[in-house]
Amino acid sequence: MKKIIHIIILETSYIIYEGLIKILNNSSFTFNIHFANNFNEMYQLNLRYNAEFIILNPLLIQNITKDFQTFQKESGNTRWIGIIYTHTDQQLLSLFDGIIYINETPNEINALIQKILNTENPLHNQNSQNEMLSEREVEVLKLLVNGNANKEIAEKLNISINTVITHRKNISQKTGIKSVSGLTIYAVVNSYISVDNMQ
Amino acid sequence: MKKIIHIIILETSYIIYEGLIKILNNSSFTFNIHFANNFNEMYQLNLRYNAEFIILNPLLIQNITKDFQTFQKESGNTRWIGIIYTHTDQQLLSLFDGIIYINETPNEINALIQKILNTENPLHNQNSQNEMLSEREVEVLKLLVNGNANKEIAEKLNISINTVITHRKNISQKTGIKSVSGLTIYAVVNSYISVDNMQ
DNA sequence: GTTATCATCATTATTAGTAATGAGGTTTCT
DNA sequence: AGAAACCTCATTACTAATAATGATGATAAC
Repeated sequence: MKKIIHIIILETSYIIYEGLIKILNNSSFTFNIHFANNFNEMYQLNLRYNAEFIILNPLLIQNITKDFQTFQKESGNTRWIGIIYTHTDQQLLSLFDGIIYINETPNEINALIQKILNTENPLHNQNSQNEMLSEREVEVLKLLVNGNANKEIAEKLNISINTVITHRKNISQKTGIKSVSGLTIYAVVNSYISVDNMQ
Repeated sequence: MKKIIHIIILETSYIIYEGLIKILNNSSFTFNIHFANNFNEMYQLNLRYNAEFIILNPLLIQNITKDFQTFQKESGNTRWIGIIYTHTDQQLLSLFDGIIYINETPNEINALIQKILNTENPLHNQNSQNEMLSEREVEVLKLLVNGNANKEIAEKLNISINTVITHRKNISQKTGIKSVSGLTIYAVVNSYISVDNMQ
């Protein structure tokens, strides 16, 4: 007799929710799938079922990461799977035990679940990457990747252009990225700017 | 007796495909749903079924918009629905009769289909790609946003730096974007480059 | 109280990018 | 055959960015 694995899904997209259920039900595992409408429902459901897996969209907890981490600690043996369909901050993803990308095949998704089941539950990363860049450097970076020239940055920050150049030199040293395009990608990946806000 | 509506779906995400089927089959319409693995299969399927609707991810045709538009003209009475789950270029979306966003409810999706069925099939916008970049311009853009200087681009493409400058001038005119960072975002949004490949 | 990081600014020389304009040859569509 | 778009290259004058180096004061850490 197969062991029943409880899964809680918190996902606002009905299409993805139904697609996920279809894939999970076609797998070799026996799942009992519960649907949560929001973070609180997820909490209540997990109190009752002590789910092996909780699948949710990382974007739903991006503004409440502290609460989320507290919740993770309280529910020690639950594994967390993020499901993403747009670019998402790496730091956010690091809070999860595994990530399902929207384009993955059923086989890949099953392999992920199997892999997580076979590994020990690690403590989630506490040190969510110490900010490499200083406050001022981030300010300069933001203005830079928003299309400002050094001179404009200097004017907007009320500092000398020489200072801006020094900051940029330090940013490039710290990140190892010299080009503006590379720094733009860096800023996107680290959520200093949003792609969606720019066009 | 209900009329059977043929739908062809071209979507690389299994999750979304299954989710869509679930929603469509729960609607008040009677659909006959066909799955296409690629553009050519879609073409063959539509020759056979002359589908009322073709649902596909706009990203799949972003690099073959001309072929796509030719196909659209040939299959006059087919309606085109884009399904999107990440930010997508507006010009690309304008080629479709309707857009399904990943977060929409079954009711919203059904309403969209009903609405399209009730409206006359308009001729698709011919002049929607006037602002598209030429092949060479895309080559230049890609090299640029990968951190190459004009001089390096010239060397890699075996053309004069003056030509590179001309291309960049034209790119900026067409896109309305001057800064390298802005063009980087543009390239990301239009999938000329991938954020994930860069870090 | 020394060490380290940060934020600020400078000089000099070199290299890179921009603006404006013109122009010739090729391809594609009508 | 002609129009439109594309790809190519050039000149001139101007502005911006980079590299290398040094320096000062403020704050924070141990």
